Amino acid sequence: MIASLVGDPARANMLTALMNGRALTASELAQEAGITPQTASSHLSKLEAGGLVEPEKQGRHRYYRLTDDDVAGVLEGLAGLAARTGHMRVRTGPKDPALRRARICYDHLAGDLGVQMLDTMRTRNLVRQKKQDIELTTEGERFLAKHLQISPDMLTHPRRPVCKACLDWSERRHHLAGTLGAAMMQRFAELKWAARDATPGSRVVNFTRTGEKQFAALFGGEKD
Amino acid sequence: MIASLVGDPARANMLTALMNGRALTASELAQEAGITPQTASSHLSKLEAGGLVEPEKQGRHRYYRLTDDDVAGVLEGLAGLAARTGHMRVRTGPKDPALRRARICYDHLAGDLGVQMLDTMRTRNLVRQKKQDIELTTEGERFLAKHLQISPDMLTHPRRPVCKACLDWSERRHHLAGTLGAAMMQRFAELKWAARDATPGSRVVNFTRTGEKQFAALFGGEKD
DNA sequence: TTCATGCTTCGATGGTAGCCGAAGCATTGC
DNA sequence: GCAATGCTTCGGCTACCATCGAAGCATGAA
Repeated sequence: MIASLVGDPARANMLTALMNGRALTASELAQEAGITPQTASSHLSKLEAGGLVEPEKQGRHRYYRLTDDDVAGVLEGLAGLAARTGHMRVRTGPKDPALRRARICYDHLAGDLGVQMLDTMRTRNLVRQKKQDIELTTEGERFLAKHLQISPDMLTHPRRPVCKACLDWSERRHHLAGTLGAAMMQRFAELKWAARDATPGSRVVNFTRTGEKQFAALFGGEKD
Repeated sequence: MIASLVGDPARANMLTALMNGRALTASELAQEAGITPQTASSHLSKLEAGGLVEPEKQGRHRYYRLTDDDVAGVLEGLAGLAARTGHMRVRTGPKDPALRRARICYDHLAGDLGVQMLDTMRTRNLVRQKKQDIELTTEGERFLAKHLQISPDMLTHPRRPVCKACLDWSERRHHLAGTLGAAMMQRFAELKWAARDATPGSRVVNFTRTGEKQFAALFGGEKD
């Protein structure tokens, strides 16, 4: 069972340390989890067998990273559930401030800016949210076409919903997933408003100066 | 840690059994997980403390359901990860089809048709439901008098409520109980729309051809 | 070659948590 | 009233698994 892998405190600490997308050596992960290298080795081989992490040999070192964004997404979901029941473990979220601000969750925008975006879209009636279900309003369609050149027919997919609420790891509130969430993130990249961090495997999303300005103009709150 | 809750095989089996959105009793979940009721009780209290499931008391039974869609979503994600590394599990299917369709619950109609009836009554504003409490609207009173010759004064009882939501055994959704539920079932029998199965001890309710038609005319959905 | 570093495997230990039998409440039915 | 059913609590037993020390492989540097 996958969940039992994540359930162990030592392994959970390791996985949390890997949540920023960077690869860490076995020793570093051991220290991160507060255990000896031989114990860490045992854990890491189990995580690898479960498909949660992938090793990369480099000289005498073995670097481990999360397998892909799906794994990160599930971990994020678990952290979200843990957070809302106050059942969380030591770490309350990413300590990296850049990661808290904006990051990739599967293929859409998460973090402070992701939550803020959905908030604004909701208050401006671009979407209507009922629990986990979100639907795009006609006002929202007009908005997307006008400002982001996104039309509804670009968003249809046989198995995936257009809009979906996704629990945010660091903010503990919902951000926007689904084909729309993915399309908007892609558009931000195309417009050179933002780009995934160059560091291999990093989930950080860096906004450019002008990108941040444009984003704030569309989705910024009253503050700032 | 939330993940460790899901990680235990017995608890994972329980949660998987709840994934269809229906509620199950503690004993049923015990059987589903292949453990004794006292062990299941321990597991369920932990799941409840972790905010993964919510109980609903009904008579001697305790029905458990997943807290909300966020929980189900995370479980889906975990199952997805498990599936791609080949750690799948199996699902269970329904049993007696006749019993699922229509049966007696105490003295009122249960099963697929019972749930359907309450659904329709709710959407047509014949009743208003708030959680477990149901109240008859004036529209509902008119409807009952016109189509089933049931008047409100037939329904008063010192200890029993007129309307009550009763969790359905097979559908795991609410059907209508209380003196109204009983009166309607009785009326169906008097009109020869339906009758309890002749088999001694059987709880199956058989609808006649015309009875099914009349019932569908009053409470049928769009389909059929 | 020889040594040092990084990681893994082996073996033994101990704490934790799942498990069940028996008894205790609560609700319903007679 | 009493019995039956459903669920919980309590106490003890057992099995599993995380943990670490020590030894075994690798790789890289001298």
